[in-house]
Amino acid sequence: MTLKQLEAFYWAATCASFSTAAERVHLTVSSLSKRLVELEISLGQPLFDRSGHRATLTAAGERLLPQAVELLRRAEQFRAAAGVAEGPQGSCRIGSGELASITWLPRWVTALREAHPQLSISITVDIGEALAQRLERGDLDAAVIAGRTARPSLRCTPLASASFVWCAEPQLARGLRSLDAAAWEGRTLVTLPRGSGITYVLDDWMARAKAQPEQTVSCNQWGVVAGLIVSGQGVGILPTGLARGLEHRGRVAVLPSRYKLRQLDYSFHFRNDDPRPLVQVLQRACVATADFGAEGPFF
Amino acid sequence: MTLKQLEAFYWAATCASFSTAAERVHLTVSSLSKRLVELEISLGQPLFDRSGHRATLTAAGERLLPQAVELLRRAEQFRAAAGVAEGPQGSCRIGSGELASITWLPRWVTALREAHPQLSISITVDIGEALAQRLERGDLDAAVIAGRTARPSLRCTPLASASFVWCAEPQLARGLRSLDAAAWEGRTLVTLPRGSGITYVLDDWMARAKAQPEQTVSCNQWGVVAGLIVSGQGVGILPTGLARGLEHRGRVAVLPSRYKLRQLDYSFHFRNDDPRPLVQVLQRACVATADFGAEGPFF
DNA sequence: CGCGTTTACGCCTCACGTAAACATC
DNA sequence: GATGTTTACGTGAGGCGTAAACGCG
Repeated sequence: MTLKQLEAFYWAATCASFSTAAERVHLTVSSLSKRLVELEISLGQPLFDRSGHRATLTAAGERLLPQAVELLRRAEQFRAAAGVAEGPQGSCRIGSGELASITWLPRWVTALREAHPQLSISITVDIGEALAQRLERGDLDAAVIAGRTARPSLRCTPLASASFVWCAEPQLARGLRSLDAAAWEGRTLVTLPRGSGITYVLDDWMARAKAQPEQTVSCNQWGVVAGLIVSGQGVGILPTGLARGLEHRGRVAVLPSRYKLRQLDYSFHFRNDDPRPLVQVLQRACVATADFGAEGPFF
Repeated sequence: MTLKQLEAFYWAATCASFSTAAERVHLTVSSLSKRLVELEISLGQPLFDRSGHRATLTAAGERLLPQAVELLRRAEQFRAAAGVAEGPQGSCRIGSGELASITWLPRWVTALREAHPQLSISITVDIGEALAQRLERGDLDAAVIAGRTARPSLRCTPLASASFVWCAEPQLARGLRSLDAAAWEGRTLVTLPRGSGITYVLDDWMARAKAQPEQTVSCNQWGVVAGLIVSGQGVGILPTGLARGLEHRGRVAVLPSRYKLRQLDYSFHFRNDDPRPLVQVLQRACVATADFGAEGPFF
């Protein structure tokens, strides 16, 4: 039994497939498979059930996984205690919601690269639900997602909050003193698709205002959403910073409402039991740079 | 960093020399040395100071050793949880005080061999102090020693108690109604050398009786002590079982005394932090068979 | 037939032991 | 010189990747 075998066990058990796990441990699928078989032989019993299309954990595997994680965690502690200057090398995969991606994601990446020049970084921008799923599958190492995950296999720590305001093209906003349920009659909502973090904010407002927009246009990019609002397609939510910038240039009007839009709390998400110091590194850089502030997007 | 390297680290750090440690991990000294260097390289700092004649732990090594032990312990727990039927193979070295060696040591060895036929066993019989020292140096895996060790690097669990009686050759005993301080005038004490467990019993009795034998004859074997007593050389302590047997055959007389001889509690001794399941195996067999009972020696 | 996993095989590194060298007491 | 540790070097096993085969959906 070796630590490498246990690492392979952990990733193979928690990733969507052996191929994903193989990437994590920098091995080919073939070698990973063999490494797992070696472990099973040394333990005297199978950890995976290979009868189906994809390998699943046996009862024994299920039972031993948390203990393997504990052991790997100890090993990392030991390495840390030895002061191993582990410049995490290789590649990491981070995910980000779109709003974060157009505000402070560049700062995150900059901090990360400054601290660890060896690290090659691959970024996935998507809506929160998709990112969470990719984290679970093992496709991502960490992600910035709005809200706090309910998935037991993931953990998160709070980062920063984004605030939003209702906006419309100035011409279209002229007839709107304040936004309420009645205002939606004949008007179109411009927003992001379901599953994105803004959904929480929107649902909350709609519930309190007892409103129901007749028509909806959605796009998974804030830039496009802003563009649609600016071009008078409808009324929509924009991040405060972005809205102020557009308002300053006379492109949109910010609409008051007796119902306040909730803040959206972003959190750093990562796998519950990921024993790699890499995760700490990612988190540190992320926490240090996360701030929606009042600023608009960098573009 | 591998588990094997950490094992090597543990043994090299806690044994008297690399050669002793090398035997423990079934390696040549040369290979052990290289394995340790590999670990030091992977940790980025030396664990041993080789400037002197013998390698000693550096400050870093001292600091990391307990953590390495903890890690190894976890690894063993994991193996155990996986139900690895580790028939401990190879050899083990056990130590035993002489009294245990002539009473139930054979039963211990029998139980051990029955449970683990693969195990080759090497036995060292010596006085307690010597055994404790050999345990510390890494020359022994476990030992049965009278009393409880004060050495912090060793641990022990109670086994069984031996009781003793004063004896003398019947002719010589005729003038002795009861043994007290006065009785020692002109008489010789026959006993085991200092450092053996019986020392505690003897010192205790002498202190309470305020006695001081004029002359002492000692030998490190109970059989010889008994022989000396039988041949009228002096008065001495014998294990109850042995004494009753000799009394039954009219070879000695048991001497009463108003001061009771203390029992001698034997304990199973082993290295504090030895992570090997072997130790548990040895202990189980030992506890199951340890019993001075009323029986005499097997010979 | 696609996807996920294992087997076959050649390659090369790594870890071992023997033997000699080195260092300390 | 005895003891303890490291270096040099030849050898063999183990772990890797490529490529092909297998098996389930």
